[in-house]
Amino acid sequence: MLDIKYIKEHIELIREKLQQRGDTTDLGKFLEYDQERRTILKESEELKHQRNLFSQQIGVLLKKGKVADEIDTVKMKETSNKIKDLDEKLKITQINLESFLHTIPNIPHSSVPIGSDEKENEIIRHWGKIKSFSFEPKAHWDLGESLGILDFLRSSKITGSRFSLYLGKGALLERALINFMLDLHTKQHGYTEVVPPFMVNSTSMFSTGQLPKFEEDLFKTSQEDFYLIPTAEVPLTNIHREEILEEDCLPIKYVAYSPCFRREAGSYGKDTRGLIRQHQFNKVELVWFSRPDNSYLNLELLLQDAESVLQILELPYRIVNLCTGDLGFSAAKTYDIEVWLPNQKMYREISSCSNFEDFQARRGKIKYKDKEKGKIKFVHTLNGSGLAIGRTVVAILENYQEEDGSITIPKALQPYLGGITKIEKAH
RNA sequence: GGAGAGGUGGCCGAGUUGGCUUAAGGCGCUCGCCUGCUAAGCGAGUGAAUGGGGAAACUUGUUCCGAGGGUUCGAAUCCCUCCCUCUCCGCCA
Repeated sequence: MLDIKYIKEHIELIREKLQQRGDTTDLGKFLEYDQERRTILKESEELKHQRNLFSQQIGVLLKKGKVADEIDTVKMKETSNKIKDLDEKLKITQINLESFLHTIPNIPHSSVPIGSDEKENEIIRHWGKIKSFSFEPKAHWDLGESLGILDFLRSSKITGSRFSLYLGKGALLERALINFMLDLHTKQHGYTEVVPPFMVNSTSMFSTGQLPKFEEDLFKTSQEDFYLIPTAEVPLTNIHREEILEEDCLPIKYVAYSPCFRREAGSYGKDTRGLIRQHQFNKVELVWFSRPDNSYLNLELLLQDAESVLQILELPYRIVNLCTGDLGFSAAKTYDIEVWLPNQKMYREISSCSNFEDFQARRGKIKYKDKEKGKIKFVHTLNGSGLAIGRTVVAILENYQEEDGSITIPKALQPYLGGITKIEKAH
């Protein structure tokens, strides 16, 4: 959510930035509502001032022993009714204004390339050497099924399409990756580990920006106002909702494993096979609460933390700076980490690291006390996947496959799989 | 699910016969003084949101005591609905 004052003072800049995003919000309407709101507010406040003065006088008169019917209350009754009418009007205008505000996306940072879709994203750098195979590398779903560690037929029987069933060493690999990443981020990168609720209320979803605009992407329980989280970003960012943090505590860095639930509405026919696009998948998520002045430096640090996972696993990847048209609703800047998949012969997103500036903080009222000026300001929130577990499994299966269909376990991961070095077909 | 208690500023906490509460007091924090360090002590300051005026320091108004309604000239205080926390009971991994 943007600051009303900032919008008013930078109306042309906002228009331009929204256009770069491909957003078609009519800001003229917004200014009208704001003008209307201030007019009504002023009128109502003046009447309230009168009412306050008058009722104070009544208090004094009664103390002096005057009787109630010596006091003219008819006029004040009228004033009270007027106030009531005005406040009702004000409420409607306020709702109109807010629903505007709630659906305006964040403003892209100046370092974000201008473009309309992912084709215009900026490739920042590459890491690692792409392995050349002496045979045609297989897709992870073929590898997984023939090794007996993935079973998509049975998962769709149990639930439906876009769900998965890991078995044996596959399940172990998934669990090993979760533990490996949690250990890395807590022990090497200074994150505090969290096990959050996997369902949240609508207020939490509003803070991070999933609601009100993207309800159709979420799973919701039918009996309560609870939503299944699409990412641990939601509960982690909401840990400090409606709080005022001490500046000395910043930055706060949380890491959590969670399953993620996404309806994937509008992605019919995309990535229908395999683990790439699931209604439920596991992820280790990193969330930062930062001072505003160094949040972009912290974004680089967050990105490094996420990257290091792939470096240790020795999986080649590249870093992409998303262009204005490809940016998510709440983000001011996003780096995607894309891992190399030899079967598809392309890079696929495995992590997304963003700075939301004060967009989420304003929605969730997450503030801190500035030591120097003693002022209360909004924090900046950042988050990134560190990493998506399912897609990491995909990358390992495809990059570490041998000609006989077996999978070599990356060295750093072997202790987490009880020392085994290979996944082979069980006989 | 049943019964009871409660929800007040960054934190603790007083205030429920409706009216100098303009939310006491304490802790914490900031600044200053004192003490050759530290601790203690003394003094002053210190809630949030939002509207107006001002270049700014600042000034002035309104709202906020879990949320939303109601009664009243006037509500932290009375009434209704809902949410949350705690204790006990029930059910349960």
